[in-house]
Amino acid sequence: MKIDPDNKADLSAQIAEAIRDAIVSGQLIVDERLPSEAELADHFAVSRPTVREALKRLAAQSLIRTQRGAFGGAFVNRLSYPEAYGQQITTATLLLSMNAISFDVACEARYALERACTPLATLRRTPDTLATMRAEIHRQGHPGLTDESFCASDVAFHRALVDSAGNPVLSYQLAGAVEAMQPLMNMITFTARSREAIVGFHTRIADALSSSDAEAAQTALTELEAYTLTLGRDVMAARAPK
Amino acid sequence: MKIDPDNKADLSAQIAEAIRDAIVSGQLIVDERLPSEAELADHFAVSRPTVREALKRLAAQSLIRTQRGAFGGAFVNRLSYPEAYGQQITTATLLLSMNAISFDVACEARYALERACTPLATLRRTPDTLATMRAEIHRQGHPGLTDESFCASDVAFHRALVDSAGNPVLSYQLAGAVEAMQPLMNMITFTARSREAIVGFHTRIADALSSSDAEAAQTALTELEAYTLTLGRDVMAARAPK
DNA sequence: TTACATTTAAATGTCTGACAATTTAAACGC
DNA sequence: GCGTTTAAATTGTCAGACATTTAAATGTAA
Repeated sequence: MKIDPDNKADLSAQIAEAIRDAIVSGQLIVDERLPSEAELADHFAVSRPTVREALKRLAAQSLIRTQRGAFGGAFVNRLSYPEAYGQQITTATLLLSMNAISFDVACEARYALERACTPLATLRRTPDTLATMRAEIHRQGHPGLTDESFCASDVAFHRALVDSAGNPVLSYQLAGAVEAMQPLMNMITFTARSREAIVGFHTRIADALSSSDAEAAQTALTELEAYTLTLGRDVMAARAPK
Repeated sequence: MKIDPDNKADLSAQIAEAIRDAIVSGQLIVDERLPSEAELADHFAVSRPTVREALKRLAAQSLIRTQRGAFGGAFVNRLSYPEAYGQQITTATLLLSMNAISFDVACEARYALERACTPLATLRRTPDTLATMRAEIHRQGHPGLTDESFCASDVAFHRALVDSAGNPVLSYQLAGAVEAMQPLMNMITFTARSREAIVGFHTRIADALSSSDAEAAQTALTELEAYTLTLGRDVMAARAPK
């Protein structure tokens, strides 16, 4: 069931992989209890610290959870949407920050994905998601808002747009793309004029969703993308020349 | 720089979080060497096994890599696209398999995301990606292909389609969506007739990309989605009635 | 002087054994 | 029968030791 050849990789990595395979292949099902650390150590013929390192690796990926005490132990964890969101966001954020992704590329990806949602969103938008979008638009019009708060509200607006599509898999996928952009967006200084323009686009998008006009929503999103791109390029241009 | 309050969570989890925060906030930059395990243990006032568990957690997320020997240690890892792909795929696969995502929802998300790529793909498709798509189409026509191989070729075709968009962030995002569908697709039995139909759709998509006809590509994708949906529903209907 | 072999030191990987903390189930007493 | 106590099982943490690996420092010979 779980064996362990004598290759040269870390034992804890090998053991973690063996258990991970057992989980993804369905040999271990959700909420099933793994053998105790002592039993695993015996099974794999290693020491308990080595087993523990393997289990911590799995815990870091939310594949298992541990419980102390009698009849405690490590249990196969049901990967919930919030956990998956979280991993998705941290991975996407690191990928962008560590690989010198240009503003243009990130922006293009984000809006392409959002446009993928709009046809569904026009069909399925609920009063709830529309209200969220309207509320964020209203907040964005407040003059005293810091740039960072404006950005956060922008993210909230776009997440509501994505959630409007009513498809949890899409929401999960796009959470990373939208949130990972935030550090890049935070570098932008939003003038009163640019804020006004963005609020205008947001209003058009919300109106289009209200009236189930998919084409208008697409157009507004595309124009917002172009506008965001000019804002970003201005920032990059101002930072680059040294 | 990294402190540690006296709350009740696992020490190794707290330490891992402290180091992770230092990485994402930029205090620790790519390829920078972390203090040795002994130094970290001293700094956080814990034992070395506890530090090691924390480091293994970070290693499981590809945030650090370790190197043995003198002048070895733990280094901040540049999260590469392949690593990010891998995490994305395992997370998406688990999310789908553990949360009873219906075939319909997964299928809808996948094709919505692929449609997001087509406008860009018609602009940027290269001879290389087109050749890959044609090659996979040709393979799919081979009669001796097992269902599983047919599925794998299907995934390869769609990955080539996504890669045609020439946006690494999009490719990364969609890798999970496309690959995670594979276990669901593997449950489908592809008859000669359904294979012929799918090859027809694929050919239309490749042709549309060749001639830079975005609208035709979108239409073909939408029809392929509808067709895949009927195939999937037949399988589900055949499995459900007990 | 240069090239190669050897030594050495620093670091991670692993083991052993122990104790602390926590939690549940069973035993006990009323 | 019910509340309390005890016991057992399990994870969390620690200390110290040894093995292994790696690269720099050192020594040696051509």
